Amino acid sequence: MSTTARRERERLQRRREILEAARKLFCEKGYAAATVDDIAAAAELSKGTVYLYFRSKDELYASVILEGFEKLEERLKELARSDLPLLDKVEAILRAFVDHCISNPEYFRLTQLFAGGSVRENLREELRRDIEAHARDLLLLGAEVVREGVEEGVFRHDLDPFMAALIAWRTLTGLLDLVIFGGELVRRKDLQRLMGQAMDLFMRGALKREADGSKRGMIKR
Amino acid sequence: MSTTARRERERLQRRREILEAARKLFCEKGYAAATVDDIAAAAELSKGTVYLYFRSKDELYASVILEGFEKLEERLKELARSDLPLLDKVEAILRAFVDHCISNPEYFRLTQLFAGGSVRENLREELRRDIEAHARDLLLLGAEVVREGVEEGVFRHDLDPFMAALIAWRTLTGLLDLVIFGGELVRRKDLQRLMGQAMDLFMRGALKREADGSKRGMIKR
Amino acid sequence: MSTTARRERERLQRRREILEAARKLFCEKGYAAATVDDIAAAAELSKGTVYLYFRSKDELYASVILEGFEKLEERLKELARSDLPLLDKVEAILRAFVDHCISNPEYFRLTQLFAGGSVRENLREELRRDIEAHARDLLLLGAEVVREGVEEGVFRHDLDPFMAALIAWRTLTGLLDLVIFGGELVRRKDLQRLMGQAMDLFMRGALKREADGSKRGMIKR
Amino acid sequence: MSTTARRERERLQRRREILEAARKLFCEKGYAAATVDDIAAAAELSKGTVYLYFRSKDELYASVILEGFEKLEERLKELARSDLPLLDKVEAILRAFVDHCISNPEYFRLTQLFAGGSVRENLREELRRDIEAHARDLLLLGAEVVREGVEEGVFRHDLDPFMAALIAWRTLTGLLDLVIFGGELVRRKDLQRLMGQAMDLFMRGALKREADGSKRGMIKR
DNA sequence: AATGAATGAGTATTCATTCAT
DNA sequence: CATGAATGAATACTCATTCAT
Repeated sequence: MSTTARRERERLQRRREILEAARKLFCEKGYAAATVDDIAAAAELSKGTVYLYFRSKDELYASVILEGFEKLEERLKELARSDLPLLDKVEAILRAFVDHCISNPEYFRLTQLFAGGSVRENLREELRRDIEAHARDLLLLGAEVVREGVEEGVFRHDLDPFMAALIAWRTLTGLLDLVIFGGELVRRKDLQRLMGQAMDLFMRGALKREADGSKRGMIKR
Repeated sequence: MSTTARRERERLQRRREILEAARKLFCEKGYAAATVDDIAAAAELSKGTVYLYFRSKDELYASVILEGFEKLEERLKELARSDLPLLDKVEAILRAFVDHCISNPEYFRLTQLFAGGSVRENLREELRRDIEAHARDLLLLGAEVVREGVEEGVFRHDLDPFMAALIAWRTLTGLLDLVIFGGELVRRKDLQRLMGQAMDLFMRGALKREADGSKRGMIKR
Repeated sequence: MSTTARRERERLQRRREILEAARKLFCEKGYAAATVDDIAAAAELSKGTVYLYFRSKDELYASVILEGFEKLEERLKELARSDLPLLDKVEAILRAFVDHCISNPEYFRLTQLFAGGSVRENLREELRRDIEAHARDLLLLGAEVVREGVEEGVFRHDLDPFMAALIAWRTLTGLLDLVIFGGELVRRKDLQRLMGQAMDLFMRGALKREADGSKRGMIKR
Repeated sequence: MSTTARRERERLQRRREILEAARKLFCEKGYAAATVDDIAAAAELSKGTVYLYFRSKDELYASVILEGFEKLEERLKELARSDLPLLDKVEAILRAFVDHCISNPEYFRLTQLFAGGSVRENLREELRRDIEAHARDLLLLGAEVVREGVEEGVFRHDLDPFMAALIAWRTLTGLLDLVIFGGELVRRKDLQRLMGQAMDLFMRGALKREADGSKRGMIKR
């Protein structure tokens, strides 16, 4: 029995090691440039072994992305469930998202590559759906919070919650991408101020007039 | 005399044909998947001829992107120089940008790929700088208009014009990318409304309080 | 256990097969004309496999040459260490060198090509040095024997041993090249007589006058 | 009339310009690496024009070599016809040959490449024969002088004149090649001494005993 | 389960040569 | 005569994937 259990543990451990190596290399060198050989070597395994755990390079790639989503989802769900005042909750979620992207630039990078990428097309239908489902879940979580805000009368009632979530999401990732990897347009040190302005702009644009005055300047930097 | 002129014309024509074929294929299949063979075939030329006009696949790719930038830049510069009332001008510019991306989804796609891409690294220094210079010019154009708005007292004076331009740019491209190529999160038919909401959110967030009332609802759809 | 050993043996065997095929083809068709495809086919392996054993075509080429040097070096070292009378030793070494070149015309040809070749420049520094070191070793071996002869008073004391070795080496290879591959200037059947004359001329030119008389005609044919 | 003459002159001039450019580039970069484009550019002509004067790259190459032979042949014939004392004549010829190679390293290099080369095989039969005929003529010239020496009793009567010429030729070219292009085995500054030793060795080896004493040290350096 | 040797299809790039103008 | 645009065959090298051990 314990043998079986150990086996299983080891198996998961191997899988994790491969994912770890893959994440690192995909980020450093991009999807195409990171070879399965590289990844196997980094995981200190043979190439054949990698194929024992993942059916293809694409699948390995997708799995790395999924892992990132899972971590983020957990964090955001907690905040969404919390009973913070709504505006604070929105702000907390936005901040948490930004923080997650900054602290896990590798996952972030990969997800961006996936979004804009040619990899997506080669992916097994099933996996693609899985990834997209995660993305949708996160968006719905955001949309739900906005809806609360509209219902509470904090946000303008002509705001489409889902669209608002989309807008916030893409604004933030777009900017992060620019700063984290974009090189010369924005300097790294301006990151915090830039993200602050972006969140501020979004919140101000979303707020109902009446609620506005008291909230002005809510998001600093 | 006319011989030389005709030669030159034909030469440009060929170049254009290749660019056209390349643009199409890069978009359809992505950078890596579109082979030089494909492009040559699509342009109804031999592969060698392609290399007569472009030094490498990367260079061809970069040239396609540059062409897109040039078209857009012209359009936006006109609007920026116009004497429309400022808010109308901002709106017009945002709209023109969105329209351009929608009407030239291929250029748009390519530019997005370039931004997040591994191609950039293999590019001749010169070409890369050229492309980045165009991107910067467009941003500065946007920043300049925002600055006007701040000076006229239309936009909040705590708004950093360059950052505001960045935010608008990345918000819009992020959303467009999602809709044009993203598949299933957003339906194509919601595109106009989504872009409208995004622009509206941005403008409202940027406006000074006093100017607000009279402008509410300015951007419809 | 035996598995590892067998693996290693097979690995070496493969390597040898490739080297063999490469040697044959490089000689038959020259460096440029022998394609990696050809070599792989001759070794009854896939092209990829060739690259599993050799990093590049150049490296494969260099390895073939090295193999030739190693065989020759061993043979000549033995003779140099032997306690034959000096003149006999010199003659034996010259003869052994000539014989080696004649029996391994392929290695000989390749080495000549390398010497005069553009391949050398593309070679990994390391390999190039390795080959040049072997060539130098062989020359020093020859020079050492000449030095002995000078010290023993058999050769003229104004003879620079290293230069003498160089002269003998280049004379013989030059002639061999001519006969083995040169076509029509010299007929193959005159080879032995030609080499005899060359060695004779060299020895006579090198001898001290006093030792001369008794040695006249030492090298026949 | 004069038109025709001018035409012809210009034609020859063009031809010469191309040969000049080709010689330079073939030497600098080797046969394969020097492209017809390069050569045309260096001659400030279009590629098509090169093909107007030479049927193929190989033919151009062969023509360059022939030109070198022609220059050398003239010089040596003069010496051979002169009425210098025989040993002086031999020495003068050897020296002239060495000098020619040193002063025209480019022709020399090319001829060596041709001798050991894969180019030879692709060459039009006719051209190859032409080149080989020139080489043979030069050798016969050398052999003739040696024969004179044998007849005069200066050289050993068991010396095969043709073989002796071959030996001298290949010895000298082999060493020159080594020094002029070989890099690290011999330093350039030792060239003169090395060539002196080689010629000395050859002459001493060839001399009849009686003539020897008086001639010892004849070739210095 | 793990290995790592073998595969071979796939691709960018070069260049001698031709030919219409 | 001269041009230079067009060709397309040729080739080195890569890498995801398979499979016998």
